[in-house]
Amino acid sequence: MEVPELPEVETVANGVHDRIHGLTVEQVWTSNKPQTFKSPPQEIVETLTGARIDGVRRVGKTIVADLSRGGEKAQFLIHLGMTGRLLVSAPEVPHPPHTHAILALSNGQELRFVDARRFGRLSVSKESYGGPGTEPLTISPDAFVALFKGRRTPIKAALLNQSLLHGVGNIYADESLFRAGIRPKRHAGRLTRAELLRLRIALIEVLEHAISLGGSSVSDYVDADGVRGFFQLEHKVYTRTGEPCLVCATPIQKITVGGRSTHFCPVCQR
DNA sequence: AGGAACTCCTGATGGC
DNA sequence: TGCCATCAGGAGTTCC
Repeated sequence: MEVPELPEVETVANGVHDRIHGLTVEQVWTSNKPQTFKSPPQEIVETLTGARIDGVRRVGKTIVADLSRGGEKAQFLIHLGMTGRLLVSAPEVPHPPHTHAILALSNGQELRFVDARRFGRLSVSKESYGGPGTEPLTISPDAFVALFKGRRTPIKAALLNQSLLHGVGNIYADESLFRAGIRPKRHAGRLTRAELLRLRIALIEVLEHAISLGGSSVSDYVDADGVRGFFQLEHKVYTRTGEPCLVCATPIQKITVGGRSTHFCPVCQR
């Protein structure tokens, strides 16, 4: 799987929701890797144990499990980082390497968090989690334009800034900039209103397209044996360095912007 | 306070 | 074949 961004996280959240909503957490195990746990592991165990999972959804790149226990509400927050996976498995299925949390559920199955690279994070919250920024899929045109006003940072870096829009990562930043015809290094605050409106539409279209591809594979995503497969959006620029642009055949260039590999067409993007 | 650099991690990859 | 260096990247931290 690609590094999980908004569409992938939404697909995982929906798949996990279908499998575990309405179930109760009976027992919780956590690994001893401190970096994985944003809340103290003991607090995670105490909050989850005995709680009913009312539903699972996405906020930004974070998976939110809404919990209730004796009238008390709480949330279990899962950020997949780069390599995090959520698996719903039968207990007899061997634990994959790098398993960091296991929730034993009231239907006898287990929800497992597996993360090789440990950029993922688990936490619990009693406050309602709203995410660091604004949802790109529902932001109004005026609000979108206002986000970038006065910003001297490259538009690519601004797209990756989760406190502005949350959910956009490296792939969809590059892909949306290509579709909008905007160079990644352009200063965010210097883009015209028309360019920003184009970017908003391009971003929404590319995210929704990826979600629709994921939607068709939701039922296969979380499996007793783990991940069976995942959708692959056809990239127009991402990781296509040196290959011909699909519009004008100019070789796709790769540069670094905001510390991240960035791919663009020097002719189609201005 | 905004912006950029640095850091955490390990699997995959490529060179020799 | 095997070893080692390099790369990938989300987001928290630190520094200017």
